[in-house]
Amino acid sequence: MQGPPIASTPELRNRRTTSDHIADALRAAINGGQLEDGAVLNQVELAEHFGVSRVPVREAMRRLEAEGLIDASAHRRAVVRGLSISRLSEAYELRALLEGHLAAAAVPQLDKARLDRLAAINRELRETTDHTRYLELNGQFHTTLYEAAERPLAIEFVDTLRQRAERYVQMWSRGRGLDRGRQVAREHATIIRLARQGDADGVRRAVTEHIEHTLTAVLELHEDQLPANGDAS
Amino acid sequence: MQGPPIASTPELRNRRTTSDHIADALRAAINGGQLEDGAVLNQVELAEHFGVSRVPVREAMRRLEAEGLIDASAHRRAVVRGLSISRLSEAYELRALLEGHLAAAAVPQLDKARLDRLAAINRELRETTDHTRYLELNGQFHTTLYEAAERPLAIEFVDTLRQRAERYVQMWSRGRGLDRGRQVAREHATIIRLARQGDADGVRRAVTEHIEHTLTAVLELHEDQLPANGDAS
DNA sequence: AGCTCGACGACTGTATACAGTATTGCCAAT
DNA sequence: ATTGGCAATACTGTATACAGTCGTCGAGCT
Repeated sequence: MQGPPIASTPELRNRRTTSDHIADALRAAINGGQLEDGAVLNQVELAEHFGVSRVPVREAMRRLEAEGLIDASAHRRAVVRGLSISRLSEAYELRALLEGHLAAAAVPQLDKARLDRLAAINRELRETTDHTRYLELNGQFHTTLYEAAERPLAIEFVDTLRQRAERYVQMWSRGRGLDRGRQVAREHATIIRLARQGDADGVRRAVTEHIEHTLTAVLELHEDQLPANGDAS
Repeated sequence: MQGPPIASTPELRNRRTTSDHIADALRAAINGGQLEDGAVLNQVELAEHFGVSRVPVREAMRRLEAEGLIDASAHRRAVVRGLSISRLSEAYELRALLEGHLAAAAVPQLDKARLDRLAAINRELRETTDHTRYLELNGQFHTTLYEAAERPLAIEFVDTLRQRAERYVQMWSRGRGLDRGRQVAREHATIIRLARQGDADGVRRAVTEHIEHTLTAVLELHEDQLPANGDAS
């Protein structure tokens, strides 16, 4: 009744299906800006573009809908769902809350090995000038920190929130990048230092502030381009 | 270019589709316990049961999957995803965090009318002996409280969490109910009192504790029946 | 007996076909 | 010129048909 001694490899067991690929492609297109806010998703068009039938396209769209990336009401064309300023702010407010919680919960579990890994990631992050690599390292830092907390639900939610806001961050980090990049590395360093001291509450505060700073930076860039409220039909 | 001054009525614009109904029915079945944890969802069977083809069934399942109610990997039968003790606990931990946040944010917006409405709901909740009505009123209380906070994302997340835990609460409240019902009403009353005083941080603490108490009560009932960890394949 | 292997059956994934609804564009009426 | 109505069209929702994958069960072997 026990599982095999060999670690299961879910990658092999989860052979991906067409609709998985399409969902990924659409997510990437939305986050990368190829599909702008309000862009119309035409099922036939997409099906032809991917060279498949409408069925997997529709299933992919259902997921994006559930993830909050698109709006789709019955018999109407689905559109990419943009974030208003107030919603973007709320997303970051929640991230600050949840990621602070996660980080604080992680502190007691952070052994030296993991802390060193965090420091290494942050060193490379400070040096890099490549936009894509920067985003990757930033993601790694937070992921490494949070996974120690062993809170799968919270991590899932944070991922969803990052997902929704990602395109705005991409635009931002493509634009300015470096100065804020240094600042990010400094804040990460503070987090690591407090974590080494075992100061869970200090870490919570530092992470919360870190995220709030990111919001400020992102907002500066988008202020004039985004609608203020979230009630836009 | 501005929207019309007349409030849009999304109910009319969102005529429901078959797959919407099926998604609802499945959710209800899962939460009501007709579909137990680990139950297998057979597409053909469900399609026949609802008298439709497999297509809308599949689309409904994609949503439930995204909502975390079922597990579905490629080419395999989907199963109802149960919550282990640790996941149930985490769900409540997050609810405590998020609902505390929401309640605190709501306090400055709570005018007398709304506070009175909360009090009225709580009065009826204290008196009722009907299990279904109790759940309804309890939901109304929290919804009324949180909607004043104007935080749609947070509310969406809390709803998701409640969704996932609902079946366990149903089992609980069907079982014992009354004594805990009184206790719930008392805690609600405390929240209302603190809100009237404008004590946002007090409200946050009260709500957090309120939710933690609920977890304790639910856990007492399920302790022996649920798996301890969440790694079950 | 226990094990391997292969064929069958059951089920999921995708394509195509059909039905129903919303949107667009045009024309007439004011 | 603007509005209202109506038809053609384009698109979404659902059904049916086909293709591919996985699990199971039994035959044959060790």
